[in-house]
This record gives sequence, structure tokens and C-alpha cells, in this order.
Amino acid sequence: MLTKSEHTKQYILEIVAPIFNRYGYAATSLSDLTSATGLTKGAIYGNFKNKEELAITAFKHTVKKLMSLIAKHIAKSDSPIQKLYLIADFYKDYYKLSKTYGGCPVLNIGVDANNQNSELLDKVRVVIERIQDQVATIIEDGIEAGEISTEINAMQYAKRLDSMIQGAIFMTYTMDDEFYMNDSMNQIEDMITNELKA
Amino acid sequence: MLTKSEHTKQYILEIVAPIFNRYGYAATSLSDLTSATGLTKGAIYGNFKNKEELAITAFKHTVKKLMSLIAKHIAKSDSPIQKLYLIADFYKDYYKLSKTYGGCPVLNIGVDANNQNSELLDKVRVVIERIQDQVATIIEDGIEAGEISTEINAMQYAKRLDSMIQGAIFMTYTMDDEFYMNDSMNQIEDMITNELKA
DNA sequence: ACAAAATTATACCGATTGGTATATTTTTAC
DNA sequence: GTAAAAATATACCAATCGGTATAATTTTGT
Repeated sequence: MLTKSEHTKQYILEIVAPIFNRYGYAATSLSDLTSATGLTKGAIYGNFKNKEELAITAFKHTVKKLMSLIAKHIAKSDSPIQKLYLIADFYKDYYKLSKTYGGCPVLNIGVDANNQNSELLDKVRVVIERIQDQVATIIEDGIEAGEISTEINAMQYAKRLDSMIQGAIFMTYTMDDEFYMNDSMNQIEDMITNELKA
Repeated sequence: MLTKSEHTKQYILEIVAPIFNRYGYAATSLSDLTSATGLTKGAIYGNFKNKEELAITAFKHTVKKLMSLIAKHIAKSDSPIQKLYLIADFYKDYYKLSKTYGGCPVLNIGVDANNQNSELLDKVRVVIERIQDQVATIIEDGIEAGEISTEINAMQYAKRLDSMIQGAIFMTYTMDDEFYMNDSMNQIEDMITNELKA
């Protein structure tokens, strides 16, 4: 059974994570968090050392949820190349989905933390590397399974896909226009079909 | 001849623009600006109505400079398709270049202003649309000149290129790794050669 | 050179910032 | 049920926030 403070901790994260994600670290004040949670500074500082630790934990909290969702989506197929198509498919709904969490944490916190909060930036980098490793592993599995051309450099291709996805997320959010996400995912599907397929 | 306040205004923008660009609107305080410029609040508020107007003017200031640089680079050729190659070439040096200005203003201010400062966000959108219009015009010129396939939807392709470029900028900055920019520009060059060319 | 005008510096405003010490309340263990 | 412990609320801290009124300085036109 979870302790009382463990419940409060989760409750705080649930409320606070989208706020940090949406407004950024500096633009989020403690009073924003107390008024959103209905708790006082005493409760928050009793559960988190300071604002920075809270922001870092909140970032991890959101990433964990989103990673779990995409993992579940990818699991719909055992075929490596189908998993790649499923990644593109997942991101077609990503705008609506990530809005729930205050936007894409990798994009938002990545830009926000750059030249600002080296600890947070470090966490973002770790997440990006983990995502790319997972995609690269899928590609390597596809090569081994004979589904994907042996000419493909798995890690390079994973980075390329990641870069395209992040660009699509940025454009979709900034212009409030899903064209970018849809077009980019169509492009990625074409790449899988025309460049990756063995 | 420029008036005294016109000189001061330009001096303030020169110093202040990279700071807003790097740290974002909320994380930049007036005291950051006074200590960086060596001026006092009196001087700054004598030349700009408030912090927001200063941030907006600073954003326009940086964009104007960068747009002028890329325009000069593109002007090296009269051929539309060569202009597209020159755009890719320009961005190969963009990381080092934009660092001088505190990063890419479209990316940084775009993310920073989203759900935060609607006036600034609006300016970012205008800039993005202007850039895309210019690229689309080059593509259309290329189609008319018989250099580019008539199958190409100019505006759609301009948006696609823009999205890829912004993704590369984000990844390059966040990971502090120019691989992303180089790889994306190579990819764009391949697209020009294999998809666009008539 | 001098007065008028424009520009910049100083001093101050109330509000808010992140954070803490302590008091109060709630939960836990027996 | 009660005392100890844990968790939350309250009250307060110095520092800083954006902004302004006014004083001092500098530039301008003659």
C-alpha cells in the first residue's frame, strides 16, 4: 500500500507536470503550482526538495507515460518493419494526445532547458538517446529478420527519423496545424517502403 | 543621420536580442538587460514601451539579420533548383552561425511563446509563413523554368523542407551534435536530386 | 553659448519570487 | 484511544520582479 505522501506526490506530479511542460521552468511559479493543486507550499516542499527537483521529476513523469503509450502501440505487431509503420501511425495522433500533457516534453523542455538548466537538459538528452536506441534496435532486428535492407545504418536512420518527427511536432504546435504531422508521417511511411524494405 | 535615441535603440537590440532568444521571455529579467547593456531602466523604458515590446522588436531584429544572410547566400545562383541546394548549404553552417544570435529565433521563441505570449507567437508564425512562401516561390519558378517536376506541390514541399530543417535545428541544439544538421541537409539534397528534379 | 528638448539615471513603488521555520493537523502504530 | 510521527498549513523572510515618477544629464537647434 502506498503511503500518504506517496499519494500526494503522485497527485502533485499529475497536476504540475503539464504546467511545467506548457509554460517552462522559469515561467512556472510556485504559486501557479499551489493554486493548481489546491495545496500549500508546505505540502509541496514536504514532498520535493525544491522547484528544480519537482520540474525534473515532472518531466520524467510525463515521459514515462508517453513512452508507455508508444510501447503499447508498437507491441501491436511482432514484425520490425511493421513496428516502424506503427511508430508513424502513433505520431499521427500525437498532437491531440500530447496536448493533454501540456505538449511534447522533449521539445518543450529541450528548448526551455537549453542554456538554462543543465540538469534538466541532461535528462532530455537521456530520453532522446533512449528513444533512438529503441528505434535503432527495431531496425537492426528488421535487418536480421531479412525485412530491412542490410545497407541501412540503423542508428543513423533512427536519428534521422527522430529529427523529422521532432520537426513535425514543432511545426504542428507552433502553427497549430496538423498538416505538418500528417505530411511528415506519410513521408516516413514512404521512406520505410522505398528505402528500408529489403 | 540617426538620432541619439535611434543609436541607443539599435545598441539595446543588439545586446538584448540574443539574451531573449537564449533564455526566453519570462526567464529574462530587466536587470539581466540593464547589466548586459550597461544602461539603466530609464534608458530602456525611454526607448521601448515595456518588456514585451522589447522582446518582439528583438525577435524581429534577429530574424531580419538571419533572413538577410540566407537571402544573400541564395542569390549566388539564378537557377531555382540551385537556390534550393544553396538553402541546404546555408543550413550546414547554421548551428555555428545562429549561436551568435543566441540560437534559432523561430525555434526558441516559437516554443517559448506557445501558450504564453500570443503576440510573440503571432510574429513567429508570420516569419514562418514568409519563409515558406519564399521557398514555394523558388519551387514554382523551378517548375516554370522546366528544372523541377510539374508533379510537385510547391507549398506542400516548402512546408516539408521547413519542418525537416526545424527538426534538425532542434536536435542539433538539444544534443549539441552537428550530425543532425549535416544528415538532414544531405537528405534534403537527395530529395532535390531524386524527387524534385524534372 | 544658451535655452529648450530629449535622453538617461536615480530612487522608489507594490507585488511576487523561491524558500524556510514553525505551528497545526492528520495519519500511523500500538 | 492515545501518543508519536508524519504530513500539511501558516506566516514570514530577503531578494527580485516589471514598471514609473522625477531628477539629472546630454543633445539639439538657434
